[in-house]
This record gives sequence, C-alpha cells and structure tokens, in this order.
Amino acid sequence: MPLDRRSGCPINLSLEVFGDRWSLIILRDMIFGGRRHFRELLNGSMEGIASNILADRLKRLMELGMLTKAHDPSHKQKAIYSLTEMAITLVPILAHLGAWGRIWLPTSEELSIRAELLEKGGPPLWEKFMAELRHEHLGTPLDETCGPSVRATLRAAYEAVVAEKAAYVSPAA
Amino acid sequence: MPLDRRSGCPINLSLEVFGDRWSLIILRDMIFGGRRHFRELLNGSMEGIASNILADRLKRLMELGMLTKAHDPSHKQKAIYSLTEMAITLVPILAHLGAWGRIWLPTSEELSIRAELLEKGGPPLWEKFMAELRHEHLGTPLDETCGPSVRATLRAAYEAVVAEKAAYVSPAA
DNA sequence: GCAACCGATTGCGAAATGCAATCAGAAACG
DNA sequence: CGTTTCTGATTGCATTTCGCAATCGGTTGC
Repeated sequence: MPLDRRSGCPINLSLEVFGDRWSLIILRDMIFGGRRHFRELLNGSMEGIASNILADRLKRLMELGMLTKAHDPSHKQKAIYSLTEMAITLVPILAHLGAWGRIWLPTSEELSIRAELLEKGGPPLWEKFMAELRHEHLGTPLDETCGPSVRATLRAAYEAVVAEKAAYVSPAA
Repeated sequence: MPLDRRSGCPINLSLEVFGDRWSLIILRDMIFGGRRHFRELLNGSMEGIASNILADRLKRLMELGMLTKAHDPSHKQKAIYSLTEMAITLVPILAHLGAWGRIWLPTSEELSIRAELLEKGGPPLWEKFMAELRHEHLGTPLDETCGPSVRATLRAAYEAVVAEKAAYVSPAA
C-alpha cells in the first residue's frame, strides 16, 4: 500500500505515512521502548493495539521503508524488526511532539519523564540517541566516547512506569 | 468529543489530537495559508477535504482548544476562525515534519518551497513567524523591528503554486 | 426578485477499526 | 514422544469512521 499522494506537500505526505492512530505509537515503542518483536509490541504498548492492526502496520511501515524485518537466528519462528535511517530521523519530531503534548495536554506525570529528558537534553542528546539507535538497528559502529547510554536511561524510566502499570492492572498473586 | 486518553503518554495524546488525516492539514492551511473562513479551507486546500469532515474537525479542534470562532462583523453569516496559542506552538513541529518529508518522501518540488524556507530559517525564523501569527490571531502587539514578513513570504510562495495548480485543473476559458 | 454565496447537515456506500477467536509451526519441558 | 507454551500472524464479524454528493435555511449583492 504505497502513498495516496493526495498532494506533494511534505506535510501532507508525512501525514500519509504516520497520520493514523497507531503507526507512530509502534515507532515510539521501537525507538524508546526497544521493542523488536511482534509480541513485545503487542503486549508492551500501553495503549493495547490489536494484533491484526499491528500486523498490518508493520507490513505497511516496511513497504514505506521505515522498518526492515529479519529472522532471529536463535528462533526460527521469531522475526526481528529494525528501524531504518528514515525512521531514526523521526527522533527530533517525536521529541517536539512529546514536548508539545507535555505542555498542552493532560499527560500523566510519570509518562512524561521520557519527553522531559529529551526536552532538557535538546538536539545534542537527540543526536547521541540517534547514533545509539543506528548502532543497534543498522550496525553502525558506535564512535569514540560513549558516556552513559541515552537509550538505557530513557528505557529504564519507561519500563519502571510500564511495570508499575502492569502490576496495577494484574496484581501478582 | 474530548480525548480518548488511551494513555497519558504525551506522544499518544498528541496523536489523539491530530493523528488523523485532516486535522493537521487544516491547521497547516490556517497557519501557512492564512485561511480563516470555512469556504477558504474547503476550496483552498490542495487535498480536497469534504465539507462534513471539515465541519467536524473545526468543531473538534475548537473543543480541544486549538481554535476559536468569531462572527465576522462585515458578514452576518461569515465565521472567522482563529488559532490559539496551543495551535501556534505547533509551528516547530510542522517545520520538522516538512523537513523530514522533504528528505524522505516524493514531495513535489514546488510545494517544498515552504518547508525549505522554514528549514533554512531555523528556530529564529519560526519564532518570528509565531509572533506574526500571534499578532494576527490573538491581537498581540507586534513588537519593534519587524523586517520583512515571514508570513507574507511563505504565503506568496504557496499561493503561486496553488494558483498554478488551479489553472491546470480548470483552465480559464 | 434572484442568483450567488455562507457555514454547515444529511444520507448512504465504502473503508477502516476494534475485538475475540483461531491458526500452523517451532520450542521448551517432562 | 507428548503436551504445553510461545511464535508471528489471519479470519470473521460488529461498530465506527470516511468520502462523496446533494441539500439546507439563511444572507448578501445586484
């Protein structure tokens, strides 16, 4: 399913790519949540996507060149999804989007941590994060001085909240 | 129709606001195209929105606090729509979105002019543009040194293309 | 008067969405 | 082996949304 091309306007075309309720959510979970497998995306996203829609969107994002799929060597059945450079360059947009939402919408304070960290770090932090994503998803060598991993910091903040929420929804024992 | 609040994540909530195929297009035409009336938005957008959807989205954007509506004093029937500060602060996001689309999607070269100008101007230009929008839509006094209007520059570039396209679709005589 | 224009609204077929159940193959465990 | 669990999906079906065309009551310009 290629683009409709209702017009050649960059904003319109961008909307045709991720102007729906799920595509950006999936990319968010891959970028910030580190999800790489179907099941991780299915159960891991806080918003509860349906499996048929997830399958459809993954396929579509692959056709659009935002994702690639490969076989997990450790599991013949497992597929592993990777971000392309096209998807990785969405980081600044997601950062802006998060910052905007944090100001104007009734976000839950816990879930805003990630957006807040990205906002405070600014473009330099985004670049570092994108370099880490390139390393993880494209195999690009991670150059020189690493310092603390942005990825790990963001994910830890996120996982903490997800775990808390999961515990609330289905308390152990 | 308030937010669904599938989750309190800033990115999710932002998507609930304009994660559809039309809301951002409408805001784009108001912000960059200077459209203020129903008919202008209906006929002026290059993508051809249906009148019922336009009416629905305008209502929704008002309920969400992105737009306000007022009676045009010169026309009893005419309504004039204004951007709120919430909508004006989308400018950086739209600029990023345009820049991203310009790189990765098959945009028509003519329509990319606007995105290109915004990209080259960077945040300082965005700020100036937002100040102009505040003046137009919120009545904020336009402070001191104005210089050439960003608004006028962007709109001129856009109108030229729209006129050209309209002439192609329905050639005069 | 009367045609053109104003912001919508209505009806209807087509498409997308949400949900639950299910699939076949592979792996893990005994 | 045999069963259970997990893998990435697929199917069927009800609900919602979308897209399009026609139309509405009212206003304006002539």
